Amino acid sequence: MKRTRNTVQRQAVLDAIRALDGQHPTAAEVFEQVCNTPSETCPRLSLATVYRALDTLTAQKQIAEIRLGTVCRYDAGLDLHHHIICRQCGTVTDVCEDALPVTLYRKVEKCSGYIVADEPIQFYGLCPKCNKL
Amino acid sequence: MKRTRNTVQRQAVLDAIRALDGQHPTAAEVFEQVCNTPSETCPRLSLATVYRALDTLTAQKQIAEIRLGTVCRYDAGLDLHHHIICRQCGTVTDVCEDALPVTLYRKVEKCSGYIVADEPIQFYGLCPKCNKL
DNA sequence: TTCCATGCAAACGTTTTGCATTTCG
DNA sequence: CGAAATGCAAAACGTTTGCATGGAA
Repeated sequence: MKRTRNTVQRQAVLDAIRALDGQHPTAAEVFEQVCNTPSETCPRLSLATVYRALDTLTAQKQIAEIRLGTVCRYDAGLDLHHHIICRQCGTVTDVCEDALPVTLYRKVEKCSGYIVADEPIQFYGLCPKCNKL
Repeated sequence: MKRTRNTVQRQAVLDAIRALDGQHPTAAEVFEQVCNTPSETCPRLSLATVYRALDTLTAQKQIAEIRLGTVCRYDAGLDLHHHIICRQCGTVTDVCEDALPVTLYRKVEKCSGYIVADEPIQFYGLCPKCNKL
């Protein structure tokens, strides 16, 4: 693990993700959140810095990355849980983990040849809001 | 459903996806496949046309779209099955459906409030090839 | 003093769009 | 003929990178 330095920018990014807990923000949303906090700690923050901070924090396991193909969202929750993504609006919602049989991973590993350990599962569906439209 | 016309380009795209069955090609890979077929039916095919053909075929349910965030891959198989995606190389592999308890969808629907009917599940893991590296 | 981190701008890969032209029905 | 589809180029989008500068340890 490479040694890192503490910076106001990275701390602000971490704070922002925690402030947005449960919302699984994108990099752009984290950027917005930092810029809109009253205490202007990062007057000149750049999006590139946000991306780099997110990478570092993920590598340090201080946050979790939710990969949606090439697009990423981020999660302040570090316990293993799963996600369901709305096909329509892209919202990511946590799935309570007790809904999933423990043996499922082993079954999937056996029939795919992949190693699935500790990787969150992604469900797709229609969120309540989009379902009403 | 909007009425569509038959064109050599769209047919070539459909043929290409079927030829690549099991490989879950991207739009670019479909494009390559069409351009490299011996029978040069589409001398001047453009990527934009491939994207439009893929959209149309998906709307007609002649193929299935595998959404990976903003990136898409396409599937000639129309039966309900799930996918596992390699964290490392992005390869998409089918998961045999009998590995998944039927009640799982109902459980996930209940605890998330989403409608999950007929939506493929995405697992993430390490594929056998990347696991050996 | 070192070298990691930053800001900026430019580059990147994938997908979408505008528009004139072609072609199916 | 009219509507849909095409090819091309440019734009859009999220993300990454090169580089000179700044700042933590």
